[in-house]
Amino acid sequence: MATGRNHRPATSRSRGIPEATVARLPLYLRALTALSERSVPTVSSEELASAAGVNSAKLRKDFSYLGSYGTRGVGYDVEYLVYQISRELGLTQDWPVVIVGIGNLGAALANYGGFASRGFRVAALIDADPQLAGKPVAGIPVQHTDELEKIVAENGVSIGVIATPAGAAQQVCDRLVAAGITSILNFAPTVLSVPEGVDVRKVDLSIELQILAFHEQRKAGEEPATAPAEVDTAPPAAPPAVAVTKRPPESGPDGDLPAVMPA
Amino acid sequence: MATGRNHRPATSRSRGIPEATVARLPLYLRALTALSERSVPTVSSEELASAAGVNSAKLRKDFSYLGSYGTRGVGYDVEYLVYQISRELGLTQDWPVVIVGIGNLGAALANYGGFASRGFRVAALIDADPQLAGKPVAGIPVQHTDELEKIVAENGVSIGVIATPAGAAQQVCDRLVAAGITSILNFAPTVLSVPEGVDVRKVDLSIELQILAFHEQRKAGEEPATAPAEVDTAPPAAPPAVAVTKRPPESGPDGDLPAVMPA
DNA sequence: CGATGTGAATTACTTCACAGCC
DNA sequence: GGCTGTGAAGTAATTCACATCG
Repeated sequence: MATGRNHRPATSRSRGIPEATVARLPLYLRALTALSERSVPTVSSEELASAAGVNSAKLRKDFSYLGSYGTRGVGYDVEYLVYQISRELGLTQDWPVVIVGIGNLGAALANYGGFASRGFRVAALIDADPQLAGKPVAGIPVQHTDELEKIVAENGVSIGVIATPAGAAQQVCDRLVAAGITSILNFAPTVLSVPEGVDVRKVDLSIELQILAFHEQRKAGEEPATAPAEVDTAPPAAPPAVAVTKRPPESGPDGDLPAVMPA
Repeated sequence: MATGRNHRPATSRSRGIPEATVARLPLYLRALTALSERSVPTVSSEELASAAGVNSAKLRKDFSYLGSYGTRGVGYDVEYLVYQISRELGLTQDWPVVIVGIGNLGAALANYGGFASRGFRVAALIDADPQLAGKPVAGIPVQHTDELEKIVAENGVSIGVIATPAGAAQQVCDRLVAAGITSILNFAPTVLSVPEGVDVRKVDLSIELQILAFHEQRKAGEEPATAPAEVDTAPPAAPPAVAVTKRPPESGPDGDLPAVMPA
């Protein structure tokens, strides 16, 4: 999972609920909603935990931070729990969202079904390309970046999604923040710097793959499983030696870095 | 960020490097590569940490798990560190990857620049829609799901990306695993169950937004900032009361759940 | 002197195990 | 009897602070 935070020192959980617990609430909510749709009235911590992919002790501990919503000897009332978690997550409100950067990814996000439900509403799509302006994506007309501030203000938007190329991300971020946005979901492969009080979460495909590669590499040593093709890589001439000696720009063992998003 | 794991009990770090550290290595690598491109020869823990968005103590501790690659009084040799981290992450190998589910999102992923670099190579695009078969996306012809096993075997693929609708994800996952894949990056909003030894990481847009909403809700109480539109939500009639009493299916405070991906 | 590398202290998170209540 | 709720124990991650060395 790729994520990022930005809070008061990390301690001082926003009202006693640990970050790790908050991150799991949406998981529980999804599992509960599925049960709700099947009209299942109650569920035990064991069952729900299994559906959410965690262990039951963790789930019970998580719920204990919200309050005592279960019934001993029985389990949890599905509908009631759905409501309590929704409320805790702030999903009983309407959250207008703007997506900036309507390339491949931005379009995918705009079309994402999970967006519409659960209180999130795509209030506007924004792109710097004048060619796109006016064209509808997922039924919503794309607007030009010039309108950004106006759009945010008029719709009372407080959550922004950045799906631009890496190069444009910080600039877009600054404008979003200046316009009043206080939560950002960033898909561009860059570290965004934001003022105190603004939350940033990051989703980074490349990072996730690299983490998988790390573990995959370990496995290779153990089992003679599907072995990836070896590739020649000149071990770089440099031990942590003389240091300040600037080596010629024939560049290290790697070629380029990505950094550019689909846009 | 949305992520997921699947390992030996969580303890037993794969050779001494903590999970949390592994998750940050790609961040360092990106920052270092940017420095490398600007031909910066050395960097201090302070500078690099700032570029990667972490604090310097954490960065030094992280690097200490890899070895002593710095020079006291000076800092780290950029090129050398790029190589060491790349090697540690397994990026000096070639990793063929298949993407299953070429909808909006799958296409965005196929076009993602960050894929091609850093050792990841899109070996194939796979979709269940016969209409798509043969059509090129990002220059790569889409192949039909029937070919899945053959493609994985012939290309020695060990990493699979699932970008299908939620309903198809588990089934696709099972086939990938049966075909020999041992690492999965899952974009579908479902909990995948996999056998021991298979790694799953999850990227879930909806979850990230919900976490943002949680924190956003907190802020609203403090500063009179951009307030989201209140929406009427009938507080559910049920206290954690009688429990087993199945309430009428007039459903809870929420309408539907998403669960369906762009496809 | 200046910046790394790292034990020790702190804080966060998870898991255990069982008392308490329906 | 069965399952929740939670202190206590255990484990992981972060931060501190300083000895160490180029």
